[in-house]
Amino acid sequence: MKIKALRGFKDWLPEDFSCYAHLIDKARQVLSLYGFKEVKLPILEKTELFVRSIGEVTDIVQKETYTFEDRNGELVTLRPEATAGMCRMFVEHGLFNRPKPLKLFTVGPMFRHERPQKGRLREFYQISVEFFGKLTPLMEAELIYLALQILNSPKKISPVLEVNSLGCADCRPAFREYLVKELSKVKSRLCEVCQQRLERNPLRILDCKKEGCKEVVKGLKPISEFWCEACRSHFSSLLKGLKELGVSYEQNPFLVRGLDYYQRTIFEIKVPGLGAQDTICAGGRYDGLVLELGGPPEINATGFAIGVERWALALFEEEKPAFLKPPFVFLALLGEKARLYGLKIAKSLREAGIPTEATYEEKSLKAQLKDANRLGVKLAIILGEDELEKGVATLRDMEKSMQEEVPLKELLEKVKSKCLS
RNA sequence: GAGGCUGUAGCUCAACUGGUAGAGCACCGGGCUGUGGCCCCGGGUGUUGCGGGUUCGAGCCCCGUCAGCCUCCCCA
Repeated sequence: MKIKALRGFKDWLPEDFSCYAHLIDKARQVLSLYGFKEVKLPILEKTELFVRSIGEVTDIVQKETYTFEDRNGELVTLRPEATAGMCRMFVEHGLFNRPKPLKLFTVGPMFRHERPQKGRLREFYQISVEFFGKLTPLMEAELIYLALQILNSPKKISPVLEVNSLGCADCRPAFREYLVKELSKVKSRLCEVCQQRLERNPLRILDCKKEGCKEVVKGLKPISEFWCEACRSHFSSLLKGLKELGVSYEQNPFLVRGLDYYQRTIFEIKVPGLGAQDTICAGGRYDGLVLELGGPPEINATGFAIGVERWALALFEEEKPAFLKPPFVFLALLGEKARLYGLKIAKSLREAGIPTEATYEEKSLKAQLKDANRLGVKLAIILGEDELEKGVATLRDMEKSMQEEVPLKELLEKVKSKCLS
């Protein structure tokens, strides 16, 4: 029986890898333009970190984490997202003492034990961007703009931005109370899942896709009516900022988040037509999280995460283009002496930064040129007994099908000049 | 976690009502022992996802299982 990859875990073959690497590279360029610094976080953390940050009663923590005891009997979890780890790092290393705002990001795999689907893997890559400090609504507007900039950097796509505010610790409880009160009256009209949510996580009912629940939700007062004065002006400043940046958005009063740590501004960026998993980026503000993890109370934070595989789906539909660059030179070597000499040529070409390929196999010239052709090189260097005796190499231009003899001493310079032109 | 659809070569797919697995591309070799792409010739590279069952006989039917996809759930 052949051993196969785990369910929901995917290999990245060279053509996949080059594509994802290209996207991440583009994202890094944009992020550095905005002053974000990259960090690396552990993939494995104490389970407690996610229970405290994401929330004990969230679906992610309750049924989607890879949690197990390590060899010392400690309960550990493969990170399902990066924000919790980022905040842990922020507090653990006293980064709150550094000049603020502090702009950080990280790229890497996340793990969630869900049922796999297109655009939903159990191991998937996120670009996770976080912003710590004393944050104004305009900073948030800029952060959202940054997310859109990244998404559009390799190629224009048509993302749809949805924004909402969840209110703060002062005003959200009133809304929650209202929800529970109103929805309890019509509990029987809600779906089974929502009836359970009513007790555990009532805000999520706003997000339910069932028609019956949607109907009920429509009759409710929107969260905006419960915002306190501070939340209200915060949100309107944010919208002003977005308008100033020329960002079009949809205000979705039913938008909520599955992670408990969010407060006030939240947003989601979707790409219609991707199927059920059409959210390629989501984020929001999580002011209380740093405090919850033992940091100082005055630190605000906001951020977002981009799902790299989903982003790629949005950009390239079905087929991912290959971003692999072909080598520039192929050495076709005939005879043992030539092959030995070829080692030196390849070495010096590569030292000069010229991508070079050679196989050192005992193969016919025909076969070697075939290899060269398949690799898509511009130049083939043919070296056999004849050339060695004359102290030259045959330099063949594979596109023009023209060739010339070049003295071995001038070979490197000649190839270099071809490489530049 | 729930329901559904699917699973044949590296890839895309074919094989009548059950009769013993084939085509294109790719790959390898040759035509051409020192000149690639085009062309021609040759090569099938397979535990029909896996395990059982029914049957004289299973790629096809049944059961289980694994995986992918779709919807739900959830979310990036």
